[in-house]
Amino acid sequence: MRAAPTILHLDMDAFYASVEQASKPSLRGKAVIVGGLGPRGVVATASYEARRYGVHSAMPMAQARRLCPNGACLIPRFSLYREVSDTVMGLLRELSPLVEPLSLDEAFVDLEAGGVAFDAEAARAVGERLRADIAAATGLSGSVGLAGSKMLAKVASEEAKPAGLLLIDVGTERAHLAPMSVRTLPGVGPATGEHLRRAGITTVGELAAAGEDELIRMVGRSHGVGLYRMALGVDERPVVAERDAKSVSVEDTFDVDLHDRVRIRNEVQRLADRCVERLRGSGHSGRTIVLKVRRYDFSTLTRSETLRGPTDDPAVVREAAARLLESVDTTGGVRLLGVGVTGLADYTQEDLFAFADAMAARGGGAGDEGVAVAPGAGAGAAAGVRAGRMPAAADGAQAARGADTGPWPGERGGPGQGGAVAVAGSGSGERVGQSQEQAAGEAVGSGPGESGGQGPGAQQGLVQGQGAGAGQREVAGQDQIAQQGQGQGEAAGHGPGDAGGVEGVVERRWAAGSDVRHAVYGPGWVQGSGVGRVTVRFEQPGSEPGRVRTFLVDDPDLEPSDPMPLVGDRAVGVGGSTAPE
DNA sequence: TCTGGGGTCCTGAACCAT
DNA sequence: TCTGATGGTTCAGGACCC
Repeated sequence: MRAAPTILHLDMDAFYASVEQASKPSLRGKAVIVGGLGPRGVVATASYEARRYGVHSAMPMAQARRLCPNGACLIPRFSLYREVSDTVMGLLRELSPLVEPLSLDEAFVDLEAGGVAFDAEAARAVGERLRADIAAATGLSGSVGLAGSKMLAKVASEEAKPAGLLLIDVGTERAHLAPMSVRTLPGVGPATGEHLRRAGITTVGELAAAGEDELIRMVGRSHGVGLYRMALGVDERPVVAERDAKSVSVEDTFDVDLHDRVRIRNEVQRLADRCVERLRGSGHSGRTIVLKVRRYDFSTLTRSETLRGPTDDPAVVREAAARLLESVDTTGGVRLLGVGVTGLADYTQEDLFAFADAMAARGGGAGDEGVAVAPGAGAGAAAGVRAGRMPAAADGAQAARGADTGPWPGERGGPGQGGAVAVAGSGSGERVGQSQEQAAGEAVGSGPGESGGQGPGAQQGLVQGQGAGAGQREVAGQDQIAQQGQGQGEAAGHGPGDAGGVEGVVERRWAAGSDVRHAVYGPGWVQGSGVGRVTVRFEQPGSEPGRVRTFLVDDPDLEPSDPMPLVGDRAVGVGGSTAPE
């Protein structure tokens, strides 16, 4: 525990929903619900307006719609959120080299390490300035917690929500925590909370009073010791700027339970391929293959197999996953399948050495900058190194991801990706990567919904657009999301040879919430679509709420487009109006 | 009309080696 | 040679987080 509250925790307020409100003026002040729109979708984030109706994260979307029938339900646009997140993280890194992102909208910052604050007063000033800078740069609001430890800083930011700042003075931690619910503490979820409640422990104060031995008896050694220390307000964990990934996985929940064993096998193969794609994208190989199956009754089982050595070969992962599937009884139906790889190895290292050697042989300095710039210039060498292990298929994805926003904390992934980018440059398929990443969570489909995108008012149109047609449409969902994120028309792009595909009919589809541009009316976003028509609201960040127009889905003047920056040259005053009240 | 996706960490059982 | 203790690894499942 340090002597001053110089650990800062930033938590953006209702992040996804706030970004949507900032980018869509007509949604400001309205209930916005972001999440999966399929029959089994859940809420990722709800705006504060929607929360007033009882909508919250992890709630089934169907329930959220019942509670808040006028809410605008949108699929997540991760590419945009990531852009905004990068901006925010950039501001944090101006404060300190020790920034520990926890997710797109949350991070710890060690202010002492950055030399910007050594006492409470300075820390508070830094926090206030940060909130203002974030508002100016993104138009969004975030809440700041300041304390002498990570746990307390997080507790503080939670209390400060929305749009506030709370500083917990060093020395007051225990008293501050005592009256709070045990569920406040990280690591105490529904199960542990209930466990403790049955033992008569509901507050942190009671937890501390129970004593370490008692807690160990109740929840096990590791958890018990940790809980007791947290109850006393003791948390010595440092802010860590970089953390290595330990596993990579992909999973899909199906709109309808799968029964057909052949179909299940095909899905596992597809997931294995996607998993390897991600694995390679992160510059890793892995040794243990994990198959996850959630059955019709929601019981979940996993099967794993450890190989002799790490692999990033899709065929190997496919075969292992198929073997694991053989040991699973799927009668009754399967609602979710997942394939993951753990025991990750940093295989980019050998490439790095080989690459450095190649550069040295050419007389190029293999210093930091040389490596970083290498992708183009070093194409030959890099491709040579990689060739054996990286068939072209994955490279497009890697290139896309590399170019996209670089979610892989720069330094380590850099050189490895550089090689991949060089290879990809000669290939095709630049678009795949991002959509695959987004494909998570979209059982959406929102299949050509139903009549009438033209209902009165924004929300209603949205709700209508998505309601219909459960059943047969995981593939459609991916295509929509790919389009939306990338701003390229081609709907047929990458429905990976899949059951129930829509080959042949290339009708353009428009996902609710996605960005478009019309040759005459300019930028806007899709409010709903169905029966061959798409309804677009023409507005952009910083503009007044715009008008709605309806077009044929194949109107040549209408094109998907990239999201507009939230705070651009012309965007003014976005910030003030989007801060959740 | 229940309950996403992508992770991390922990625990306990089984097994094997020393 | 047998037995028990110990420790590492693998595997499965659960809890938790955002």
